[in-house]
Amino acid sequence: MKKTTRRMTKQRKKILEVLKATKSHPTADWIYDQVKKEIPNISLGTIYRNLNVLREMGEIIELSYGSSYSRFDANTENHYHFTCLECGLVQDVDFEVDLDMDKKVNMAIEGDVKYHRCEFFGYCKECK
Amino acid sequence: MKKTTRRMTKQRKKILEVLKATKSHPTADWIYDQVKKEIPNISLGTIYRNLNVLREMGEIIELSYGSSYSRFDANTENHYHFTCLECGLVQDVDFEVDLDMDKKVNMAIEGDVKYHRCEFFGYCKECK
DNA sequence: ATAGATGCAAAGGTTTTGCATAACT
DNA sequence: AGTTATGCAAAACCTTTGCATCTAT
Repeated sequence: MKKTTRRMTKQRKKILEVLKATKSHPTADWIYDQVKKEIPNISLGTIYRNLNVLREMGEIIELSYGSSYSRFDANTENHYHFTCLECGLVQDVDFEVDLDMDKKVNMAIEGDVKYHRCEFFGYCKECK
Repeated sequence: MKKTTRRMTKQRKKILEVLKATKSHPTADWIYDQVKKEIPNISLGTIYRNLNVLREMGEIIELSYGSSYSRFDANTENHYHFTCLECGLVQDVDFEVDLDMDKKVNMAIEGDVKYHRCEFFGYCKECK
């Protein structure tokens, strides 16, 4: 078991800085553009590598389903899902959708909330 | 304004059939493999085209964030997001995370729920 | 008959990776 | 010195698209 020590390079530092300074939940590409203003020759690969490292370090979170491709569902009723962090199994949660939350969020953002999705993560019956 | 009439081809029919017969929330690729058993020369492109059509028809839903690339957030505290269906803006929802839901889901799936994510969708203040 | 769908293959867009070089500690 | 990170470019991966042909209505 080898322990890897993380270095806080100027690239990594700047990426984290940019991310901490915004509330816009940016994409890797947007971060790339921002960081390039100060480190013009940084490469996109470095951005991605660092975003992954920072996530592993627990400094940032990634907003996406674990998997990189879409999943489809013929059950169009709004319902919640549970995804196993170990085996990747996705299962329906037999659980009433809380429509009240939409109203609350509506008030908070002053917009027009249509629906919401909830995804639960953890370990399934078999994997835990 | 031209109205397009959808045809129920054997490919489209089979894809929907496969999707309705499973609870596994499959990927396009998995569906491709299944359908190929009965329509061996079907192409992946047809799978994707039909999944998009079926979604537009409201027959199925797609489980993913609208955008195809990941977004990152330096706020690692669990919190909810609201995404505008019109302009794509993603904003934090200032709203308490309901930890009780984790417990309820825990009982339902008999697993070990670690956390959950909620995403609200609708139209933002500016776009509504 | 004709608009809509398919198969094939090529292209697109996002993310990862191999390799030689550079930079921390 | 030795390990970790970078830049560049190529590759990988998932999804979309152009085009000629076919098919459902």
